[in-house]
Amino acid sequence: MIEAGKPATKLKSEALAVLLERGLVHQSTDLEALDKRLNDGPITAYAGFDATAASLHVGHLMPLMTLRWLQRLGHRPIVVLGGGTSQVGDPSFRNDARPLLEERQIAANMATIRRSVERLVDMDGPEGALLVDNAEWLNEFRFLEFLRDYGSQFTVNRMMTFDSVKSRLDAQMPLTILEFCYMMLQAVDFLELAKRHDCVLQVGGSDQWGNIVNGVELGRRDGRKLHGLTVPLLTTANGSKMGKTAVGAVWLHPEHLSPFGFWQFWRNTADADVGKFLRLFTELPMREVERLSELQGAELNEAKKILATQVTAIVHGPEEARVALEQGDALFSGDAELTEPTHTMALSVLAEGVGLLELVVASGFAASNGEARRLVEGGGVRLNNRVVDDARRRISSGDLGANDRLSLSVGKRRKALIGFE
RNA sequence: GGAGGAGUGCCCGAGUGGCUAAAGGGGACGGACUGUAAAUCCGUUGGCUAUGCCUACGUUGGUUCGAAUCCAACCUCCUCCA
Repeated sequence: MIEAGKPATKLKSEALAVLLERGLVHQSTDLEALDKRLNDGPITAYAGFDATAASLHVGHLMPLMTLRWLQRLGHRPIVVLGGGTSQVGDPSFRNDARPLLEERQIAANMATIRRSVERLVDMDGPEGALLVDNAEWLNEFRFLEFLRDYGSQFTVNRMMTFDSVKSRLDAQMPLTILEFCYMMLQAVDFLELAKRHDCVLQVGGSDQWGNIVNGVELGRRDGRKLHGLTVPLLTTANGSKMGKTAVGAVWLHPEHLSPFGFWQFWRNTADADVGKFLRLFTELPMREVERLSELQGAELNEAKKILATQVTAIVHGPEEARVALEQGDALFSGDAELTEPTHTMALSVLAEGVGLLELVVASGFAASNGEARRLVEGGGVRLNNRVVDDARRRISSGDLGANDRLSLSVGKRRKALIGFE
């Protein structure tokens, strides 16, 4: 196993050296061979994303950043959308089955995911990255044909030894054939990409190790040398899994989390994580990363702003990042307000009045009315910069501030500007 | 195959018939302090069309005016014996 972030002097390839230095490498199926292959010339590498949720979140950023670096260094990325595999559901390290998704839902999720992916990896031009849907081939298989061609290449004995399913089996929880076959499907994906596009590397989260190894082995039986690379599981300095906030995951898609909310997430990074995050999620030169990481005390706040602005620029675009930075500066330096609405509601609802709690929930600051009520009663909710602690408070047109807008904040850091039209 | 122990909220864990939406701790969120950090202190921590209703103590059924608590069956985990 490789220790993340340690510059490896023995490596020949620039790509692997960069990935290691950035802390994006956890495990590799054959590091030396991969290094040689990367050094011999451009390769094609892929990462797959199932459409299990409506948007990707920060956890998906690491494999995407890996592809981005590879592309920048002359290699070609492929992003696989799991239109086929999402119909099955990856059982890896889960103790219960995922709810089966409707095809319509999968299609909708894929469209959203696709948009985020396109920002991170350059799809344009003949040299651009490829975006493919594994339903393209998985949907075409006939059952017996599949069993004969691929089922014969896998033994149940070996499949049962993978850690990803072991805990489920040990706990005597049901693991259906459907789920059990997931790793075969992902292995077939890899082989299919190798055949179609000469793809030789799969990148994934560390929980994907078993699935990736299966693909590499399937390739070997077909006479191909394939490689697997996993990124580390990201934890914060507090030891918790990163990317969860009060009201859910940190989504990459602007409809699920506004660019400003996204920027805020990164701005609120704990001191101890700043250096690590700058390495992993920005493309600043290492010298700059090191300089920023060494800042002390309140000066580190500048590094956090740079971190937030850089990541936001990559995920949402430079313009959105600039706006978020300005908003952040304005909001926290004095009594300035958000300038652009983060939410909009129909003006007509004000005629009857909207409940404050309803508004807090609609802004995404609380998951239920009850939670909103507690926030209000705890004195954490401000309306037009005044604390409101009456949970029954109703909002009508008389409460609107300048430009018919309403500023709402929860805690010190979460703010919304609601426009009415 | 036999004997015993266990399964509680996001997690750990107390609770052996009504005072239990369930002690305590962790985590999370809000407040104070600060640097939109950490540490510390205080508060909150199932849902709802809300002086009430619904859901929840492995599963299903039963006893009872009333069950996390008693009974039965089942499922799972642990220990000891064979």
